[in-house]
Amino acid sequence: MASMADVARRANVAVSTVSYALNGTRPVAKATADRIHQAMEELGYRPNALARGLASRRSRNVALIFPMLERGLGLTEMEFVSAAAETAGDLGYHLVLWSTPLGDTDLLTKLTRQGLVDGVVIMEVHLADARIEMLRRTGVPFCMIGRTGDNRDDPFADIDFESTIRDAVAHLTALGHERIGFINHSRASFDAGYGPSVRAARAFEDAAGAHGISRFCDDSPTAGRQIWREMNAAAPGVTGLIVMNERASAGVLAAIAQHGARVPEDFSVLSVASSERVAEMTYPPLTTFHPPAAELGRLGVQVLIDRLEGREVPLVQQLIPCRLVLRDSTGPATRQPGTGN
Amino acid sequence: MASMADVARRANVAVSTVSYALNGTRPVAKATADRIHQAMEELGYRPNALARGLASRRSRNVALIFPMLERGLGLTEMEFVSAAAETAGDLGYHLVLWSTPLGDTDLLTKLTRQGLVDGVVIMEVHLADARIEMLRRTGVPFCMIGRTGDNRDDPFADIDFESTIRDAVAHLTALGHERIGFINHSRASFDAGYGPSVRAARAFEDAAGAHGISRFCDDSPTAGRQIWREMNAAAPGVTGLIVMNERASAGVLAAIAQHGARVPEDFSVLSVASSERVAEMTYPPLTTFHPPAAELGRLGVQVLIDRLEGREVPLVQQLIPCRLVLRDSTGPATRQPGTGN
DNA sequence: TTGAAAGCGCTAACAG
DNA sequence: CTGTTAGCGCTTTCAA
Repeated sequence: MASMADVARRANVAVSTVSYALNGTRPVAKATADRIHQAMEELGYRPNALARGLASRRSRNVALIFPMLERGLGLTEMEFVSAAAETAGDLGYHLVLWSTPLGDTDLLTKLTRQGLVDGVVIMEVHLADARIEMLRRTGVPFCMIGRTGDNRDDPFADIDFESTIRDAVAHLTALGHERIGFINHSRASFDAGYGPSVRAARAFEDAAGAHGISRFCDDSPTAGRQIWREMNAAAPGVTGLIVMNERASAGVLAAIAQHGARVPEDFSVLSVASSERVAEMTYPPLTTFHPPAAELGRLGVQVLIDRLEGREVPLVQQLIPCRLVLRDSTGPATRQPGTGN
Repeated sequence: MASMADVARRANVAVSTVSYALNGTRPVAKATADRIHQAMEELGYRPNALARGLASRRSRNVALIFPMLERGLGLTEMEFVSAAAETAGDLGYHLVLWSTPLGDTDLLTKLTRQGLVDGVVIMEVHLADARIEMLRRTGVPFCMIGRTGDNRDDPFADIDFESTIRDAVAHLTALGHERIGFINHSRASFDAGYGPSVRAARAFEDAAGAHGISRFCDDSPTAGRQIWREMNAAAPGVTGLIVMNERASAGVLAAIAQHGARVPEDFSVLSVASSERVAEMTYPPLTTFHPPAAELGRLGVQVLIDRLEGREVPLVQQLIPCRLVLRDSTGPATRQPGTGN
């Protein structure tokens, strides 16, 4: 593997000149630069990332801290990770994946102290998140996907659950649904302070008020089925459903079918924050507010790297709403004679 | 950040002794080692990954080369990536994600020459894969997920499509289905030499022979719907379907329903290599041969790291079959009076 | 059982 | 505009 010394020798210059030519850290005469670049070309030279990082104290690596969940990762997360990796690459960085248990601050501390990465993008942030406190304390540059409860001056990108839930309620209300049910993630996730669960629950209460009824639900079709039955028994007037639980949504649809009712004629089911590819698998395909997974991934690493490069950037704390895609699971609350729907 | 010199000073030894104590590269007196470890503890010392890598010429990083596909990545890939990251961590390595366009050998060459990683795990290997040739040529240690056509002495882990498809055909045959349809990925993927498409097609031909009818299909519900209609028209006797195309499977189910037929009473649909979480979303939930995604991820990095550590390991070329999970989309070919099915 | 010292390949003063 | 040189924090001979 050709080194900088090889290039310098071949171009008849000092290694430092090669370095300067390579990084543009200092002006280099056109002729010299040309010779250097040619030499690099001929040798197939690529700077050694480790040496460069060691000498400059900047590894140009960033880590993506991504949680080991019992729940498992979904397609949304996959999209997110892809976008993050791609963006890092585009900006000349490498993305390393740190799979850590959610509560394991010690492991995270160990990892960050190794000097392998300049900063981290951290997923699945909870309202009270010990990992964030640790990052603040140790001064590791970071960008959150999600955000803590004590909204301080740290950069984040998150889904705008408030507006999304509001829009979801409005969508169903506009279709004439007067009582609206909300099916959230598990109670455990809510109690653990999982941002989406907590924020969506509050937002639903604000938006639907007395017209709303809300339930927690484990992330599985079976749980979805049970919860719908229970909710339908408790509040038979509910014809519009907002389901923020991808796996449960299939169960909800199944329970409605088993009940002898139809979607969307009798019940409308609106899925929130579930991926396109899952929404199109159900019968009927789910009308959905899609999460901006790729945008979040891109933004997260972009914001982090901006900070690392010391650019004078304003603090980014961005909320992105989910985008509505109409499919076949929502419709008017009561059949309108003559419309055929 | 404490360095090795700090530790050495505090423990009254030479830096080299600290290094030896840390890595066990040379025996160190118990008392000395204790002092050193205590000093490390007190300083919160963590060896600098970059320096270590530079000096030892072993970064202890491995890359996962994962493709940017138009098709998009699925849940199977997500499981795979998770498992790979976790395994790498367990073995004291870091996993770097390289998102590269499938054909871009140049980019890959550049990346591997940076000396950031000791080896790579490479996904989505095609029968004739320029990237593999490049890795062989440049001597970069690697492990494939999938395999090339010219099966040489390179390590790989792959799904055993041959046995899986055979088992799938057998499953339907045992249920009394006499004519069996196979819905593959797109023709383009087959023509491009995408391993799964090609191997499964061959395997189906071998297993089903004249009883089988096979079709390519783009990865979308819409395409699935069309293909089923076309196939049903061309071969009305087909009652058993094998679908190796996750996204198309929803379309197949929808087309059957629209046709006024039922699953599994009239048609059996057996999904191959699709993830659990997608299989449970459809109506009815799909009986599926699940891909061993996590095993492949784990195995891929394990095998690679074994090689990197120079362990005397036999060449690993492992085929893992998909595992059958019965759900509700397959059943006997004709209703048996009295069985209630 | 331990130490001293020469690098690993690069960056960034400092000096001209 | 360019060169010299002292590190970055570690590993690994070589020597004791």
